[in-house]
Amino acid sequence: MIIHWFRRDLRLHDNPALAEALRASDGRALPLFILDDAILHSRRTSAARVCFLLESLRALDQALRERGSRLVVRRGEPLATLRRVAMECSADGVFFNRDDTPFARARDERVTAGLRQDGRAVRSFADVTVFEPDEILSGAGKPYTVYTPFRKRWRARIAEVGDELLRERRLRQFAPLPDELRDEPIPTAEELGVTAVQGLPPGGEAAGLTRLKHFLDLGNPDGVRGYETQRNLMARPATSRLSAYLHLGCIGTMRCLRDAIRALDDADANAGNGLEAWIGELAWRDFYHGILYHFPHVLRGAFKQQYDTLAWENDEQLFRAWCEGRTGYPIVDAAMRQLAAESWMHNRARMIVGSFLVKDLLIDWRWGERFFMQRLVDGDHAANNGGWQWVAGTGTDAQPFFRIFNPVSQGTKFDPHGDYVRQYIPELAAVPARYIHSPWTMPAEEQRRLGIVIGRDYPAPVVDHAVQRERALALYREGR
DNA sequence: TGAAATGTTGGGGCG
DNA sequence: ACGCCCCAACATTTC
Repeated sequence: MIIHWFRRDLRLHDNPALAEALRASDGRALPLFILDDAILHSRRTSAARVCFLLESLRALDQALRERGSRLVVRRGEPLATLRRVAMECSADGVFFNRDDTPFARARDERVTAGLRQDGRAVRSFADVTVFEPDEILSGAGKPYTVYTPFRKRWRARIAEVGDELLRERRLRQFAPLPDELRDEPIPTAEELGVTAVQGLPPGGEAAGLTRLKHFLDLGNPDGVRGYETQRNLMARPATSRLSAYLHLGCIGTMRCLRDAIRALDDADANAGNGLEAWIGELAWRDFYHGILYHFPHVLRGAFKQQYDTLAWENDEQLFRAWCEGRTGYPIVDAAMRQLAAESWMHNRARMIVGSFLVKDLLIDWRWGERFFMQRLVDGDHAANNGGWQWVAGTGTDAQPFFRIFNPVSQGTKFDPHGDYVRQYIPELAAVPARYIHSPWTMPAEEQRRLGIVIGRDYPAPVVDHAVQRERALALYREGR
């Protein structure tokens, strides 16, 4: 018997460690998931991710039952739990897919050492990213710290490795589990002390694959065909919406890449550009995972450490206004309310609210980073940290600090009719497009006529962008 | 995966 | 017909 320890690979297909566990044990693999309180109740966990996880576990269990097995779920400290389960089923070994985040690496080293002491075999496999952090290095043998050259090397390597990399693994049959193994139901969110969250995407592998197929369908106008030109339009459903599935491995990264590369064969110019743009997003994912692996200090502070001394103002009241979507800047508030309603935010909107928090409210980017982790259904330490350092200008490949988004012009550019704003801020529904991103410029008479008086029905701007822009520039100049 | 300030150019109105 | 000015449109520089 070999235990397959599921972590962020909650799927049966294209699962390297699971496939190998089944092969090596002739089907006698025990699928195990451990609910670890250190993760469930960390300050960087969201109730949304826990709920999505639980639904994905139920889906995984269902899929396993259809194959004559089931998912064993235990709650506890990982090493102690693995030891107990290994004892119960006399396991020869434990297989799992690697997770390169610092917390997971420390845990896995501890677990591996402990299990090997007990005489169990432990094997781990590459899975979360297309390439592991040490596979893509510059000519000097160092990790890339700028995205564009990284992507070039990464993309070229896909072409080099080609078919071998993209080969699909076939799933073998499962043998039934031993009867004496305890069969406990998967707990509910309430049982874990977590508030149930509404409005999440459906969890699990089947739901993820459906979404992937729909996105990569070249006949779908909202899919990858229009991705390059439309993905920044926040009111349009033009993004893949696969992040939550990718984060927990409900679908495999390699599966996404493989399907996208195959679709290139049938793609015309538009579709091809969309596919390459999306493949580039998978490269971003690998890039930020690599950064976190090679430079774990980014979780504590700036990648460029000279930016650790910036004198943030950290006004708690302004932070609360940002969190609750009442800054008076419609595009910012709409985005924050989307986050509250869906535990998800459009990528362009993440950049806008990030820039606003850091450069208009002069608040430490780590406050925003943590808040995102506490709300997002797809919150990923590597990608979230990379994104925040990017907007704050403190990171790798960062925009220079003086690139400051103007929330009004970003709104005009990427939500030209104001549909996104109106969807999430219903009190602005009647505001005409020309004022929708700067409602405070509406003449008082117009405000009265429409029944939307700024300061009464919708907040006046909490700060003046033009003023704060200058203050941010000064803050960065002095901080360096 | 910026925005704002500043510089340049060229068409058209006008005396 | 010409010079002058205005200003939109575009380009470049600066933060």
